[in-house]
Amino acid sequence: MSDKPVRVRFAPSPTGKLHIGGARTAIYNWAFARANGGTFILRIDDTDPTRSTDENTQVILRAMRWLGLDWDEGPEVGGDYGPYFQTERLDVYRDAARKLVDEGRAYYCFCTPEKLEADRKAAQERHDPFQGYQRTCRDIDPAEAQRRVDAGEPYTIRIKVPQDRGDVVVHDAVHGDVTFNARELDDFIIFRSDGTPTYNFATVVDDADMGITHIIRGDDHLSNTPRQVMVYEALGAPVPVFAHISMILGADGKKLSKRHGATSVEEYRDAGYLSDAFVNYLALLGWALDGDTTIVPRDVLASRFSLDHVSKNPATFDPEKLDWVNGQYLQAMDDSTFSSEILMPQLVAAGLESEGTPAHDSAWYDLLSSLLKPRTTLAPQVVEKARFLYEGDEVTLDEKSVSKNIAKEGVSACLEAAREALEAIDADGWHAEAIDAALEELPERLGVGKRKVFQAVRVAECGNQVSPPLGASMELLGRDTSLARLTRAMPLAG
RNA sequence: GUCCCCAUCGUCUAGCGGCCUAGGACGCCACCCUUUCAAGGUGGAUAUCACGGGUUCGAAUCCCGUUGGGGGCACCA
Repeated sequence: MSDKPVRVRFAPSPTGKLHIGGARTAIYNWAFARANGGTFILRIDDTDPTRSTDENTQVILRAMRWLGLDWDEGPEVGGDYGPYFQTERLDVYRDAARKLVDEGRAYYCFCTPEKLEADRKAAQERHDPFQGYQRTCRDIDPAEAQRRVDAGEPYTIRIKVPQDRGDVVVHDAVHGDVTFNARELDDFIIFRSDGTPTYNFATVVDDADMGITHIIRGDDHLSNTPRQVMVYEALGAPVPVFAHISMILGADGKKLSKRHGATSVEEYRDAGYLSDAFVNYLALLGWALDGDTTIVPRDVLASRFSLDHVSKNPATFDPEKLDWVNGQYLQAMDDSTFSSEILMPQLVAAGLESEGTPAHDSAWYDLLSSLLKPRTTLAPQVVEKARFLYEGDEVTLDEKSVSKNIAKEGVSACLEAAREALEAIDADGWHAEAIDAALEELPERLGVGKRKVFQAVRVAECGNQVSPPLGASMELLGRDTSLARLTRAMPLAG
């Protein structure tokens, strides 16, 4: 490994939203930089003008911020190695390519796409194991080539892979040394005839220029790496350490795509996942702190992440485990945090509360939070669980719950007794403990099962046989509403 | 076709030659707690470590091969 200060980069191309796979790559880069006191750079690889958009760039930046992956250099923060958009660096590539041509490490190629296609077919037909570029223009005299360029003939620029290069060894922090034979590498195009650089050239020029020491990226680039090594060598730049991480698969073992549901980071944000939980889950998809830890907070990730615990296997994305991790982070919040960051925004979004003017005092929301928190794995779930508190005297009664718990023989007497017991509590004493205490003695007094009494009251109060704890729910409803709901349910009782 | 990568419970993984009759987590089941649902606690089922050969006193761990997945071989990134 390099002893230079670590500099890593995440270089998405703005041809779409930030996907789960890209997000994990970004997380690993960020965590690696943080854990090594290095620099995390964000670069936008927008050399494909037809598919790149400013809007996508904005979406990616927003997703990065939501993930909490702060970059030290890049868009909006600047840095000494800018610009950080490839489209603003065209001169850099042009100069680099020209230098390579001048040094004889690259050359002009005048082959038409049609000729290349024909060559490829011919190679295929004669079962030539080498089906790449046939090096037609490699030996054109440089002066002659320059003349044709000056005359306006269309050309591309190709890298000149040294004939005697032998094995190209890629040093990969997760795969170890991976050896390729340079003879399998063709003289690939580094500059297109339209005057724009190709990906394999532009990234290397940038990575060399920006002093990137470690390249952490998707597995799909591993086969491209020896090509890129050729460019580093031609440029006379040090070759960085690579770390190729595996892909993320859907439940069917196929590469994650739209068919598997949400794939972009913003969809998860909008669904109500916590940034911390999402980052935690993704970090663990292909990396482990040790054999036991499943909750790895951001700061631990930023101090303990290391490349040698990155898995080589492709990982299947498991939404259920994500939900569990999210629930863990929710449980770890204190009630007032849960109240202000989860509960309130959701209630406002659902139209049950209005922004800035809460219907109750903060103690009320804290109590509600303490009830809902353990029952929540995903923020929006609080809405349906809290809805019954916002329906006044006319709570919506679930039909099945009524028929199973209220429309039964003897329930009438239960509700009657409950009302009586509760009426004895005055407004000042209307608290969960008192309510529970009042209800607690009823079953024995009436000679019926606890379940019968409590479930009947529950349905009357909450509208459903499944609800948060009864006493506390009634405290939240208040004395008047609680009694009114009880009265209202009585005609339904058997 | 060719080159490269990968292979431990359903899933994410621990494991870097003896501690492994393979550990943890999600999910699943049961029990405890309990007025419902959760949360929490306890316990359980699920892996012939893809297969076949080696190397070794000893292999999930090293080597070779096979099979199965994946990726590259573009004037895409």
